[in-house]
Amino acid sequence: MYDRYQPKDFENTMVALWQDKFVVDNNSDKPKFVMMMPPPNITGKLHMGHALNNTLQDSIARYKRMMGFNTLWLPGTDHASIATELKVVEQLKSQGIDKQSLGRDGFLQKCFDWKEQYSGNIIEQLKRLGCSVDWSRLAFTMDKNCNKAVRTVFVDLYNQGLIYKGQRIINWCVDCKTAISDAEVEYIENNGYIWHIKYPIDGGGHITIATTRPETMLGDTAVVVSPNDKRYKHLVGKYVVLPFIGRKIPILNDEYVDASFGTGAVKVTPAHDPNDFEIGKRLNLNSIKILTDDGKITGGTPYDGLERKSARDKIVEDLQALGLLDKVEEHHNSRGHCYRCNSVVEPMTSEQWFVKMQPLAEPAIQAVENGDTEFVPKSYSKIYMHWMKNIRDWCISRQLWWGHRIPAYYCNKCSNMCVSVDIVDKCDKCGGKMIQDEAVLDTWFSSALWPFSTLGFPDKTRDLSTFYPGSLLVTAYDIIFFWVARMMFSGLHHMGQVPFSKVLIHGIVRASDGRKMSKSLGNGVDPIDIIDNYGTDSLRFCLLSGVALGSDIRYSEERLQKAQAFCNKIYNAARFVKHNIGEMSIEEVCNNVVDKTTLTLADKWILSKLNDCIKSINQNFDSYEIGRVADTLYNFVWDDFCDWYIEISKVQMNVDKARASKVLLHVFDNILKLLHPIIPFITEYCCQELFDGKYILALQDFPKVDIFYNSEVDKFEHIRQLIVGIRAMRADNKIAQNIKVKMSIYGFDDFVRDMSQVVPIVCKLAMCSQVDILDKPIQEQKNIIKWNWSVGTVYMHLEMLDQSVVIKKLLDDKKSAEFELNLTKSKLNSVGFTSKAPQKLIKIEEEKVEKYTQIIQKLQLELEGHKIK
RNA sequence: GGAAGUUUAGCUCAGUUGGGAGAGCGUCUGUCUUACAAGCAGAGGGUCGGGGGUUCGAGCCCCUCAACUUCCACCA
Repeated sequence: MYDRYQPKDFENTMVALWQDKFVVDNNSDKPKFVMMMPPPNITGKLHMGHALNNTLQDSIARYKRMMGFNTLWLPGTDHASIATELKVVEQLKSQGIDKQSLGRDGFLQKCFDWKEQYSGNIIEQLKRLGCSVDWSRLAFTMDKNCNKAVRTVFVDLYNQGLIYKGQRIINWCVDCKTAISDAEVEYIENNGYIWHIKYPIDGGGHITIATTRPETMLGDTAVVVSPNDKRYKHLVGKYVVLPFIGRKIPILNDEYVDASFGTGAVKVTPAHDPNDFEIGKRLNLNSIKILTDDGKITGGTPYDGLERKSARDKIVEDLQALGLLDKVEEHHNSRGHCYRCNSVVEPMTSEQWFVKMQPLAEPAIQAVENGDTEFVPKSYSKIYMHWMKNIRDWCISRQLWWGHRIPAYYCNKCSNMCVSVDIVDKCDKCGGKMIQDEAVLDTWFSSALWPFSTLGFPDKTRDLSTFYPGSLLVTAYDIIFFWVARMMFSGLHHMGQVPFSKVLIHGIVRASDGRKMSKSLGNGVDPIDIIDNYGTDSLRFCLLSGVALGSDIRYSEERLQKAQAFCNKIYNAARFVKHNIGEMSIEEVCNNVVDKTTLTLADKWILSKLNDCIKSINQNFDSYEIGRVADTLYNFVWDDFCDWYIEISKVQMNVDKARASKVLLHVFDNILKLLHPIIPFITEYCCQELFDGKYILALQDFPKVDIFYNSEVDKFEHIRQLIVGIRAMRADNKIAQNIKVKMSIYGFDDFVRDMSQVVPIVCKLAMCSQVDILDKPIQEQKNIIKWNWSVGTVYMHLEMLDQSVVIKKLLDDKKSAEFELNLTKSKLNSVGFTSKAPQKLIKIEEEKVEKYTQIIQKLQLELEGHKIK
């Protein structure tokens, strides 16, 4: 092993070592544990969110595997229809190529080329993160089988009346030139304006309406007012003549209108506003589309061909010129933006495909209500429920090329339309040529099938029957709607069972300033850069130790350094262990058996501590509190093992090296296993080094709780107290670390008389030249400092001693003991406490009174002794 | 408009059934004690956002106020 911890030296070797080790058998009789990896988009590279998500999953997968579960963690990537198409178009653009000029097939070929490259990158990055997945089952949302699953599901839902095609108002992105679903719209607050426009009334006068989108007036087909609004009662039934286009539209009543807002009169544009669309349906209004798919005005108006923003400016200008602009007010509102390209989304009517959600949502709500699927932490089930209960039909068609093409076919001669899993060429009615629907499906349509399409669905495969339903889904809270909800109803509907029994929700990784990492802010941190600089284990430990259920974590360089220091600590502990087992043969090392009859006090203490640690880790892994797993290990390894046990073992090596090194190896071996799920690389590397490549740590059993040596733990805690006490005495008296002191101890009972075994340990850890065990207390005061240990009196012998320092210390000690005594007494004097507090607590308080009274007496005696001299 | 979360040491955060507040970093002191100076030993530092309540006892439970954050809905 090298002198320093340099992860680059071995991390890639470990990746190669693990390569094919996590392929899972679908014929095993072990209990199963199944997780589907949320497939990263093939749009680029992994970000910190992926790093957190996959590190969490990996630690759980490794733990479950070591706990004896037949663990399938299935990896994959997502074709990310709209996002990838945008990227490819952009790439082509930079090469001077237009998407249309390539034609559909040519463009798709470019997309598949892109997929090859980026999917490969992502897989490499997942490997570097240490993901212990089954690479033999690697999936892609657009591979053959997933496509077959998509077609099957689409046809089934269509035949069940749960998919329909219809003219509805949808969100249209004029830049992506496609419909998008409600979930894909992000509302962003902005300071805009509200224009008050006078609409001339046929027959004289005018009515003023208020709007934030004046250009939509070209598509108005009515003006509505509240039926309770007296101001406009006389106008209802009359007609307004739309400026510029001269269309006559009625003034009508509708309950929707809030008389107190704006002018109380609302222009109605059914083709370009969801509320107006509803009003239009109620009042049987015409719907006039005034925008083209790329956001230009159309419909035979004077503004045809103008882009929407310039059309608005021109219309406002023209209204002003005509004296029809009453006023303009600043107005705070929010507008929908495309979550992919960020341009303002236009609501417009369009013929699209929809999934009827109500019937599908019902079982998905029940499944969470009755606990078939459980959210961790529970609070996230509320968000899920709220969305599911207020769900609207899902617009699933996208006017893109990259994606699953909708399996609907239209005859080019007659009006025949059919939906089919297999390609349909010929019209069965007129024999004409059938042409497939041009649109593709929303990415999430195929993602929704991920828990079973990856296992062979719709075919009844062995994998599907073995591994469905899954055990756990790990994902960030930001895709509960997009993905978790849709997997839930899809799994229930198509497989009859929930896709996973638990959903572990985690937060997002924020930048060091607490803001979201984003491209526009340029505050993103690339996990691969961190791996290059610090190593994967440091990144993993940093992320996991910061995880609290469901909450965000903040990236900080400091914490990364803390994680790196921890890895370094482990690395050096391994070097120490390796050095000390140098005389053992490799057979002895691999078959290391600890003789329990020869264990020392310290051995029994560390083994008991190890037990505590195992217990705590099991509990915290089972409740997915991975942050606590990391913290527990950090404290156990650094404090108990490194700072105490390794130092002690140096002394024990002098007594019986063969024996001491065996116990040391045993404990460290267990530590490596406990740490492995969290930081797999360094632990696997240490295992390879120590056991000469005989084992693969990732495939070993997780440590089990063994014998607790309770009384030895108590005894050792006294020794620890003693060492800490002596160190404090030294510090109080400003004795430098490199100066050894002479100590003697008078004990109250056999414990101290029997402690000769640990004297060398105390000498080493408390830097003493000698420690004498006395059979009676020392009365002499000169050049001696006393300390009241729980089981005796400890004396430190000094060459010279400043009496004033000693007296000050005694006074300070007395003062603090008196403070404690008073506090305790006042507690016991309270009737409420003694009558209502549990007996156990009262006893503790009573013992305290006794303890502090004694201490004060002793200190008083000593003080008097000093003052006499 | 509706909902959720956060507020604890200078900084970043733990604190699991209510029983005398913790870690890491930073600061100060001492130390290169041969696994580790990316270390070791010690010290200092907090009226747990404000107010009220329940309780013998509240960082933890209830009410209220404030600040910040997020999600959902969205009025032309």
